[in-house]
Amino acid sequence: MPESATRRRVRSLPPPRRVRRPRARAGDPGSRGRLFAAASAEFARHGFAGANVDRIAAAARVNKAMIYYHFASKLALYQEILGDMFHAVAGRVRDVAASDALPDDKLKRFVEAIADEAEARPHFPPIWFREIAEGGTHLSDQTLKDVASVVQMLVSILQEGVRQRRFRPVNPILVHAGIVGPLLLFFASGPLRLRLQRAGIPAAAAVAREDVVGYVQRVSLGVLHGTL
Amino acid sequence: MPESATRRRVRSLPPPRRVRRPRARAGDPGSRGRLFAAASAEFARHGFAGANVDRIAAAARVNKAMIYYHFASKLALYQEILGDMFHAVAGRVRDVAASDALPDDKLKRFVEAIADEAEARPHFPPIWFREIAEGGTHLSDQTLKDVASVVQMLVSILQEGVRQRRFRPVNPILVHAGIVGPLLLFFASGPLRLRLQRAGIPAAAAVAREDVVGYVQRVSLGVLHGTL
DNA sequence: GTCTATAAATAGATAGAC
DNA sequence: GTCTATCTATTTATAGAC
Repeated sequence: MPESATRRRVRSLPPPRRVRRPRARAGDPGSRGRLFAAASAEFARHGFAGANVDRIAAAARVNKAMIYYHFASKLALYQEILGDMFHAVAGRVRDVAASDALPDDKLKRFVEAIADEAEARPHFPPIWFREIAEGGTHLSDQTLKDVASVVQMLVSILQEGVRQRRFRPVNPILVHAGIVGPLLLFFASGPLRLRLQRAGIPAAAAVAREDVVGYVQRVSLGVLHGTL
Repeated sequence: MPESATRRRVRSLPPPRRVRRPRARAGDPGSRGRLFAAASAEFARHGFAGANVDRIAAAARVNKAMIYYHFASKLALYQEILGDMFHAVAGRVRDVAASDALPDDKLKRFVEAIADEAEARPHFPPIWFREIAEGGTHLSDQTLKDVASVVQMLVSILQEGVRQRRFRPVNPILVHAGIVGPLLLFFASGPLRLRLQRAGIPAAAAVAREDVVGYVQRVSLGVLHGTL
């Protein structure tokens, strides 16, 4: 099993993080950046186990050995991608929660932040879906904290709304599922919806980002306001 | 690449479906049934590419060669599991849509049908998540039709509601995402929510099925009634 | 229907030259 | 930083005896 051998290696060796990387000119991602991008696409399409390092190298137009020059292993590469994603999402969400907007507005922006990140990194939703399916097996401790912080920020937005008597108390996990579930499903299901459209569902692929964002915002605020 | 070799074989050979299988006594699933169950768990946990036929055989307590006695290939086994899942869901949903209940009630039962199936087959949500992430690559034509029919049944329920002036016209894809997204996320995220709970989110794992079903029902009907 | 043994192919990872 | 060549382990799948 190559994966367990990989893990062993990751545990025993500290990651050789270079503080300043060569070739960091703007416009030229360099081999490391190209590998990172190519690997994101590969992991999204095939999952961690199904991803192939040869394909990653080919797509990045670099030699396979470069993967192991820049990253400790296939797993380390994957984990760096996961970490990058959730660090970005957690940062965005933290900013929203820390702003001085009203709870209603914060919730709307929370929804937009998730949608923005999902759109900016098209590989995020499929990868996140798979990671959920796998119980978050590949999440490092730090990344798990970032994931938790996203939920935690939503909790504090809801609490603030309740304190200000603008929100009714609703289980945050439900609100979270009501927001993240539809958003991820929408952004991850593009290719499948296209196939469904061809299979006889007329409007399956004809939904815009704003429709989904608006739907989720209306629905969540409706529940929190007690309109439902 | 073992997968492409597998596909070639599946295309060239017609599936050897036995009309009456030996050992179909109640209570004894037989080697075929045990393999089916073990494979479902394995595919849910590791995905198609990550699934291992040796582990499947071991979990089913049968010899590995039995997999290839009962099924044409790893892919064929996976596709049979996919087909079984969606055939069951499509059947349930079709019954709901064909009943003479009011549109409101049909929608509630639609939500319950999805939740029932997700609960009855715990491996369904993770497998479905992965299949979505992969664009439905492994879905056979027949199974794709079953998937489409689930959406189609929801469309007809919504149309009926509009005709009876009980529902406002809302994009069915949005309603579908608003129902299936949260439900699948909830049922697929059990293990991850447990980890989040340990990582400091108190109530992450403490949500009951009825909470989610009720939440989704309220929210969807709220949108359709125009209360939002 | 079930088992042993093994073929055949692939994948992750590394050594070492440049 | 980059490349060639290769090692090693694993994996799907099958042949063939019982």
